[in-house]
Amino acid sequence: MRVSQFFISTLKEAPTEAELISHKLMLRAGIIKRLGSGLYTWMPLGLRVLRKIENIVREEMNKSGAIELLMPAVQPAEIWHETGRWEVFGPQMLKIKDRHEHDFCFGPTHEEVITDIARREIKSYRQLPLNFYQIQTKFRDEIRPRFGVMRSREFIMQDAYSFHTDSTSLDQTYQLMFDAYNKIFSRIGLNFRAVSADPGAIGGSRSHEFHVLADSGEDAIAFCPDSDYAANIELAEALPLSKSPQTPAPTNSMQKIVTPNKKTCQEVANFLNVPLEETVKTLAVMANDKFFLLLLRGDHQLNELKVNKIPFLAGFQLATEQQILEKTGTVPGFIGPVGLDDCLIVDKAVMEMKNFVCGANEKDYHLTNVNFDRDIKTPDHVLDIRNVVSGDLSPDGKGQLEICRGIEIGHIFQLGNKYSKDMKANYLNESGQSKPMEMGCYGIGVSRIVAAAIEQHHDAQGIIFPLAIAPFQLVIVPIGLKKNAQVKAEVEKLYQEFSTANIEALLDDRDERPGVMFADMELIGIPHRIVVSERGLKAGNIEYRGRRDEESQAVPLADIVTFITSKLCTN
RNA sequence: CGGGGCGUAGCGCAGUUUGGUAGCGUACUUGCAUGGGGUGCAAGUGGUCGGAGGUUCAAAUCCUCUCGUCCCGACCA
Repeated sequence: MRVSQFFISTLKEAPTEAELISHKLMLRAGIIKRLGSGLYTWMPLGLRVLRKIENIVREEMNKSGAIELLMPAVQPAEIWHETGRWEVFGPQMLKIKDRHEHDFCFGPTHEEVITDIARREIKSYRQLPLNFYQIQTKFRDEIRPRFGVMRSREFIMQDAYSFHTDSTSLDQTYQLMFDAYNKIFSRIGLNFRAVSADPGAIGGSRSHEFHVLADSGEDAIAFCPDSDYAANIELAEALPLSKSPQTPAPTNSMQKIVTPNKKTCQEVANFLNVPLEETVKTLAVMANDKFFLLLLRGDHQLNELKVNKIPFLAGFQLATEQQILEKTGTVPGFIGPVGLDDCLIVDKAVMEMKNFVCGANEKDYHLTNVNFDRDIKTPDHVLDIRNVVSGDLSPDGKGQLEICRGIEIGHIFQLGNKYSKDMKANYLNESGQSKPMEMGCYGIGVSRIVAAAIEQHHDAQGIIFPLAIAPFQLVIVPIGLKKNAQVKAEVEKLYQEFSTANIEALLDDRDERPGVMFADMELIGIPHRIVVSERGLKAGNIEYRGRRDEESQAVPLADIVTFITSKLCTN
């Protein structure tokens, strides 16, 4: 491709709207243009990257035995009523009406559509298992779109849905998809990790997320450096702090201390000059019209997901100030467990504390040297209700956890038979009985991968695309193209030779100064560059430089095509 | 939805406090020079100052409403 016949539009300065490095670079490189909040045009350069990713996904999905189809982006409300998700999905779903006032949505996902296909087409166990996939534009009306295509409203996703007679078959396909996804992300050139995840609103049992590791990621991941354990922090189990936990015996007597206006654990710890880990925070919640106090160590964070999984706390909400006053006689900031033994839910880590500080249930007072068994009755409910922190014991018993951040680029689920039951997607088994199909679903955020890859691969000059998804593999920068007939002749010849060798070369034939061409090509992240100049040709050389290289190297003109070909193979 | 910020040329910004009819850098156009890291000089093009209403002799500037957008929070396959 000649630059003069393509479309490149770069910016020296990034628009203020961009915060994230990948977002800035995508705008500066002219990969995307914003049309509205969470809505982006993929410019020609960006589309080439997107297509490369799609093709890798397509190849690996096909290899795994999945079959491609394409479902409508707009879906009728009826099928969503069948699963109850017309209401459940909430405002994230963009609902629209046609001219007859009939309800539709712009598909945020396609379980309903594919299950409708399955119930119409699949009648017999002999047709199973089947795995359908598509690469499609979806729309989710995010509360707050941000970071460009990282969290946009319209986005491109590969979604696959598998159908099975039983969970053994589902397990097999789940494993195939797990392997295929690993293959895909490796081929793209991402530094990623598969982590155990919560199945979330979509329902189901087993689930893994695939995360690109990046400090800017929106998700926190707990992993064990000494094993392959990795889980979303929402899911990671917090073990007791020590391997044989016990409640220590008190050594000091309880005291009531005046702590004027000190409401948070941090404020109290500073005021009393004690470590934050020796304070206990008390959260008042209501669940099923009953009042509970959740106790956590001062430096720990509540994990709402874990609390919601406790049957009698499901659907809990923070208590109002009115309710707190009624039950404890005080205001938030000074609540404590002493004297309220009956409604305590205690995190495991708290049970290993002694002589701790907590609210006194009286405004502007806290208690110090509080201890279980003596000041508080041994609680009935000691549970895991906190987020793990760096240094916690790994649930697989193989070391300590560390926390890192990740960008979710893929997610695989076992759905079971929720959708097949709701929508009566049944098949006849060997004995002629009608059974609901077992289902799995598997998704990759195709457009998000572009941002994630850039987040992981860039430098001060701009993007460094992994070869597999680069818009072009090579750029030819001529110096003196208009002035020097020999340069022009060699450049044209090389351009033809690369084309014949199936190398995707971009020829920068603009009448620009070398510095401009270098800067642009580095910004848009072309992995390999050759420079053709009068100076080089006199010595019989072409200059080569990889995007990550510190310096250029001279390559004999006669060898350059072979040289580049080998570069493309080894990378 | 709650809190905060910002809307002035394609992009980055000044001008708003104290009203007087719009400016800088860059990009773009033209010419000359230059030709290995965003080159130099010169001359140009481009803005109903987000929109509507109001105050005033006069509004980018003051007032009211409105729209858009970004950040923080709650949400999320």
